[in-house]
Amino acid sequence: MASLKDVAQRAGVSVKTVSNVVNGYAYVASGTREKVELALAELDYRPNLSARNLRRGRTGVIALAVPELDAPYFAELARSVIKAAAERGWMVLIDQTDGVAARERELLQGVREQSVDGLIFSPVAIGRDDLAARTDATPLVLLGERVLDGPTDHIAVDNQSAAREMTAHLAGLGHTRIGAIGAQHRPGMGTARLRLAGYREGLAAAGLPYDEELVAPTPAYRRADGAEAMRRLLALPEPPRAVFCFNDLLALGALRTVLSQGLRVPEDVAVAGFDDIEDGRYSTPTLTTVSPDKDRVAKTAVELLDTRIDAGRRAGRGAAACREIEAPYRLLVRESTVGRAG
Amino acid sequence: MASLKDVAQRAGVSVKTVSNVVNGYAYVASGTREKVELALAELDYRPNLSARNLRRGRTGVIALAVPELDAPYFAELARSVIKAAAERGWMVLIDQTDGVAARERELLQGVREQSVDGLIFSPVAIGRDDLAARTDATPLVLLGERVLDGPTDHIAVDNQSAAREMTAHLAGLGHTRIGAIGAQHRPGMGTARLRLAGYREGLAAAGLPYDEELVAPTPAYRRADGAEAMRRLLALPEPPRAVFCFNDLLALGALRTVLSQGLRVPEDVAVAGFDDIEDGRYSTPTLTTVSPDKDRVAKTAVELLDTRIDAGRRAGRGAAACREIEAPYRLLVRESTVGRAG
DNA sequence: GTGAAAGCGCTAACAG
DNA sequence: CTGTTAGCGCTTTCAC
Repeated sequence: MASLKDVAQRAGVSVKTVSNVVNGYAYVASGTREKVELALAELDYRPNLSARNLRRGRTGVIALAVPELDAPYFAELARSVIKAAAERGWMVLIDQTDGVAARERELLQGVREQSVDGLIFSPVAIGRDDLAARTDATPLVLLGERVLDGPTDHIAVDNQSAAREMTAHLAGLGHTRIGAIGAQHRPGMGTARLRLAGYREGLAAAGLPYDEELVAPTPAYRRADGAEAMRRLLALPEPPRAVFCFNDLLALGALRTVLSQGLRVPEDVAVAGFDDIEDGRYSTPTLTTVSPDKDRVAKTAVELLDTRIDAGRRAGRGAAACREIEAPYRLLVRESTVGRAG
Repeated sequence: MASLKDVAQRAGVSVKTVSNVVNGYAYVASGTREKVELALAELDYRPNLSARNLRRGRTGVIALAVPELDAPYFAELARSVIKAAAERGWMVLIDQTDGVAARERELLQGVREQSVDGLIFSPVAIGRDDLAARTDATPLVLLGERVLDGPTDHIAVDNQSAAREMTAHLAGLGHTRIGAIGAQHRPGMGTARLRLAGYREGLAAAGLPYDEELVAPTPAYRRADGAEAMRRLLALPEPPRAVFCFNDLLALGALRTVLSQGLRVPEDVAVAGFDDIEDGRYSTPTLTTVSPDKDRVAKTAVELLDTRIDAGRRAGRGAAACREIEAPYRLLVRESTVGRAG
């Protein structure tokens, strides 16, 4: 593998000149440039990134940390993040936390500090205090969880208002017994808390009582959890006629339970989700859901990180103010709440 | 950020000694070791990975290149690969090719050479010649595509025999008009070719004629493509009563089309897929499919890469023989071909 | 057992 | 415009 020195020797110039050409420095005599470019090509020169990184103090890599890549929401998000990062010349390293608090904490404490220039992180198990106790100085952008007063950039949809709107949609269809699937008892999980709060607001706005019996907590957010929770709700003496699931996977699991019991959706039970994953656009019936603008979230996250990395490089430290950005969302009404007609 | 030198100064020893301690070198006097460990802790020392990488000539990172991360099969695979890699102390960088030949070729030509120690690659658009023309020496493991005589490690299920078995399953149910969705005209895509070959073998074994009319090519392998292809098949004068889709996403799309035309699955049309993605376990009806052992594929891929990287480090070059490994698969018969009873 | 010193390949002052 | 040179932080002979 040819080094700068080899190329310099071959072209009969100094290392610096080769470096200048490689890095597109403007003031190089065109004759010299040609010579160098020839040598570069002949030797098939490729810069040693470890050396460059060592010298420049950067890595060209950002990390994306999510609970699990095989949850469609995160897969879709990761796709967009990788794309947005590539457009800015970054490579993306993926970390999976499995929603385990210890692993999430490790990230905050800098396991990746030496390997990446920045971190985009979608936490589920940690809280505000963990964030405050952070020692690592790597630029960080949080996704999805609104950590108030947090000293951190973050971007998310307004979970609470989206949940409220969805509940209002169900109430608007005439439903009076509206269940919820996906409440979480464990700490952290701000998202679940916000969606639950929105659900309660939506009920209140429609003049409906909040009935704890209709709220099914789940251990996680996978299809199996939704299926199981729905079984519990259907076993009630007076089951709900509509359910708002806190994500689409739960909703798809719930859907499966309802249908496999010989009931119809939405005629017997209406089902709504959250995330707008592609599955829900092809399920039968198609799934009513909240659609966050994932491309926007991803793009903004990368931009925020870019800005912050730049700031860190420029100023000494802690310069740029933290930005909290709200991503847009839409309510997508599909068959699972209004049937074929709608 | 503290460097080895800082730690050495503080502990009153040489840089070498600190390095010895950090790297777990055995012959260090216990008193010295304690002093050093104290200094290490006090300064919160963390090795600079760029420097270490430069010196050691490795990065601790492997790349996983897939067409798109939001296709559930690849998301599930990526999850397993990242997990297996983490167990061996590797970080994983993800590249998305979108199935674009130029991007796939770039990878083969070493865009990531300087950034990773090895590459696990699931190609769709390139062929044997591209592989042969490879200049980059980075250890490589191919996934899913059987490139005969290729000078490359690879791991895959036996696509052809799996496809044959699935077709036999459909024929065994008494179907005589069995369609196929997902044939590909473009070069590369060995997987599609193999599955198509298996389908033909399955028909032949059942004494059924091969009818080109029943084979629907698709531009890609997403739900929308399956839905569209199914519409074409259903529009035939004599539509198939069973279809084998070359992956689960196509099958889910096809399912949607069939159901939305008021037909029943499997009574009117039986539908089978390939990949065993989680969606198919919760769709209504649940999806009959070929289930490759993805964990096994991922784990083996990482092992193969590990071995090859080691070999490259040890021997000068081209030492270890190439290994072609066949991953196990199972036929999962579910509702979409045999109904509730099965 | 430990230290001194060279050098991985690159960039960036600083000269000229 | 181009060359010389000093490190970035680490590992690793080679002495002692």
